[in-house]
Amino acid sequence: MASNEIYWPEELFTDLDRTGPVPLYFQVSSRLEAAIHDGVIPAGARLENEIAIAARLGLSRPTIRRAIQELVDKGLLVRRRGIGTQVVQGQVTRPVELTSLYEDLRNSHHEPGTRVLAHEIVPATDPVAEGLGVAVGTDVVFIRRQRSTDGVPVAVLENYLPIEFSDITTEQLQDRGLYQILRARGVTIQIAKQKIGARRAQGDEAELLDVERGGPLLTMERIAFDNSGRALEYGHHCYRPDMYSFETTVVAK
Amino acid sequence: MASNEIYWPEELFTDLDRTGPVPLYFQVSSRLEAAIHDGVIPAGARLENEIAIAARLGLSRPTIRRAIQELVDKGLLVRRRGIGTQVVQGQVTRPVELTSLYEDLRNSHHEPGTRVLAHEIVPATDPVAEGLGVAVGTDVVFIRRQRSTDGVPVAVLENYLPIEFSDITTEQLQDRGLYQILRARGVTIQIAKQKIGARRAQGDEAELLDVERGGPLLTMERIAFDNSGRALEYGHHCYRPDMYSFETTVVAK
DNA sequence: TAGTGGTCTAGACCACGAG
DNA sequence: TCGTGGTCTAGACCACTAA
Repeated sequence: MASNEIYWPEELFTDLDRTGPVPLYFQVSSRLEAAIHDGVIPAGARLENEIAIAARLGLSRPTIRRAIQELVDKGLLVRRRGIGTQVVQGQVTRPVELTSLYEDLRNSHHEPGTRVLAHEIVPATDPVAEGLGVAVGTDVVFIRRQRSTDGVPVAVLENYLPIEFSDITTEQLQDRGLYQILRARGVTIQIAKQKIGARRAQGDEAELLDVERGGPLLTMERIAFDNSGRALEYGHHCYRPDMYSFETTVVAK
Repeated sequence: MASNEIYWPEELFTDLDRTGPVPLYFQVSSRLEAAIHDGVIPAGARLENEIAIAARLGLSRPTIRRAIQELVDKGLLVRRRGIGTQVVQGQVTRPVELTSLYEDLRNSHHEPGTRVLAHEIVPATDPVAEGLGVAVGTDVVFIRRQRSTDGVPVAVLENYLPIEFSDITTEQLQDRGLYQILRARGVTIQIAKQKIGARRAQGDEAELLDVERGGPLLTMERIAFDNSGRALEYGHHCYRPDMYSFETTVVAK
């Protein structure tokens, strides 16, 4: 079968940059990923063995292994001892990444819109205090936004931030995603813990999302931490289930 | 601050087994993980640097790095260049893994129950055929189960399998999780693509899950592949949102 | 300046799967 | 039996961070 042949588009790897800041394993894995996405390497195709690839590219085997491992973790390749490495069959979906809804929408070529519904300083209630790791009653920044794509409302986003972010302006929130604003301040989000569930639309949510009163909503609760482990954001989001869903690729260990 | 001290409970690593089949990096990472879970190494604590750990344990630095990386990927540790490695602050949640609902419930010390609602051979409809990668109309195995925990209904599970699994018996389905049955047949699931959403309860779902008619349900669609990339299972599941939610830990790249 | 993690090399031996 | 990926070693140099 043609799809079981060994594929290795060596021309993709002729100009690796050993001097720049981009790691070699990343250069290899990203080009390999692009080749798989574009069908240059078809689904089911076998790759050469790791030692041969390393020799061809003039790299060491650990470097090649790391490049391949990146794509295994993404669910694009499968390795089997004694057999070799194969491109996974079946369509490829983008895995869930640590991005904001705003960026998700932009990346899928839709025009995101934001309406700021609330932007104020409030005392932390019980769940908020626990999420952010502050005392109950501590002042925190509360933001409530309505997010739409191509003019259709998609989500109601409620976020709580530590008081040090009180200088974020409503105008910034109107124009950009929250994570984008935080990154511009030099804040990097490293880890997020998310909980995805469902419930009925409550209060003004039905109106804001243009769904029936009491209709089903997809919900996500999230706590985001910076690289020192401090909680930076506690969020509770509601999504219109006909406009949004979460996709993940899970790889067995 | 005490939580910024360097912690290294060396006694945990005195009896590493270099002869058995368990990789050294796994022995190190699993003991480290247990120590963090048990609070032996508190949240916010710093670890020694990689070279020193390697010297202490008589292992090479790449082996230690791999052990640490495992826990970074799980969201338990954070590494910063020029700084060191720290235990993440905040509570720890179990990340989503490639397990069946049955195993999830068992692991959380509840008694899962299964009622087989349907178990028959049917022709593949359009979405099923696409999911399993077979022609429309091909015979496939259809299973519909009601899953409960401690006597309370939690989910309605609809699964489609290739016809080669037609010899699975209803009794097996009653007693065990589907993935458990597949593993016992030597079938290993390597990758799954999941889509999580929400919708209203339809048909008999409200009755089966003991929720209001038209009430919100959490849904998951899943296609599971074996290590050769062949689709083994297409499933569509509905969960009672007050009984079940999906938790994930997302780590920035 | 000193210390940390990030990357990379060039080997080695082993376990698994197929023929 | 042979080829494959899985693991492990003992070094090396670099980039980033803090003092």
